[in-house]
Amino acid sequence: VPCEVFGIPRPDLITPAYEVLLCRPQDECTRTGAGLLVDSPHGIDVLASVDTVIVPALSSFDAPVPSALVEALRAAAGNGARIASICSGAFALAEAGLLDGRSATTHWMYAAALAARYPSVRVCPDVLYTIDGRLCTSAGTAAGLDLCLELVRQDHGSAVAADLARRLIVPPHRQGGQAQYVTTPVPATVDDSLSPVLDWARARLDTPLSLARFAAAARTSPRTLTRRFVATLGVTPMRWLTDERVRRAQELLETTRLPVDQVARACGLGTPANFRTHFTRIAGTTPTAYRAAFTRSPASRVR
DNA sequence: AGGGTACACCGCCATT
DNA sequence: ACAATGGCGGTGTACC
Repeated sequence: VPCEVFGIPRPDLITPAYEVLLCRPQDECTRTGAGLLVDSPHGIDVLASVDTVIVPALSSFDAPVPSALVEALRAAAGNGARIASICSGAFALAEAGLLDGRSATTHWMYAAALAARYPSVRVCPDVLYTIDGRLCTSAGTAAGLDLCLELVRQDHGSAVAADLARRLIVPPHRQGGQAQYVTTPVPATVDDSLSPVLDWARARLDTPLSLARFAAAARTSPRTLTRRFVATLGVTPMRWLTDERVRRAQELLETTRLPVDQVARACGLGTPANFRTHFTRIAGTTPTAYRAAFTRSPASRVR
């Protein structure tokens, strides 16, 4: 997953390209469970000189984590690197003590084991991914893709991340807090009846939308619509809507010079005060600080 | 900063 | 028996 997101040059989308270094803790080549041979010139010591470390799923979540990996992760963290994990890779981060006192997640099948083995880690078993400072963890494979796209968004902004998501043929964006475990079997109903309503809402974010309007557009009752949202997306309708609105606001702040109150109106968040509270809650910074960060930093070469 | 109001959310239940 | 739906009311809270 990280190789697909970061390892393929896309000069029309992301410049400069990410420089990806594949490495492994052992000296000999590694063969994945599916038979791919990982043969890289880089040893684990490269972790000391990179900006971002991504630990994929381990071959077995209950096997001891190689001590070389643990030490390399600690060194990378000491350098201030951004460190992410996918699936059972969270066990390596936890073993290195990097997750102590932090929020983290892993595949739901391993969540109980992670919490039991590392009691000081705040395990969130039912989210797609977590970001706690420079430490990021994600659930299974598809959630790892969501996390990688989020990292691209941090580096290059929402518009670029959205383009990349289109390129990779994944839904626009899934928030980290979304439910990892939905009650319906995933593959059969992945293209469910909800997506037209989502498109309908996204097309008129700047208008006052209520649960009643949502239901009318979906031709059901408010009660049933709420249930469908929670069952398939893991969030309530209005919660989804504000997430979507803040995301739109981020795009506008990145790509336009509109004053903040006009951005607030254009994304449907009403008064600037209201806009500010939602934006800071979800984005982590104030609107003007967010805009400044993206216009100033030219997203320098990232390893 | 605070108070009032409208409404989102959700449990419960009857109906289809 | 089972699943999905939609109406109702209580509660909490988001918004102005």
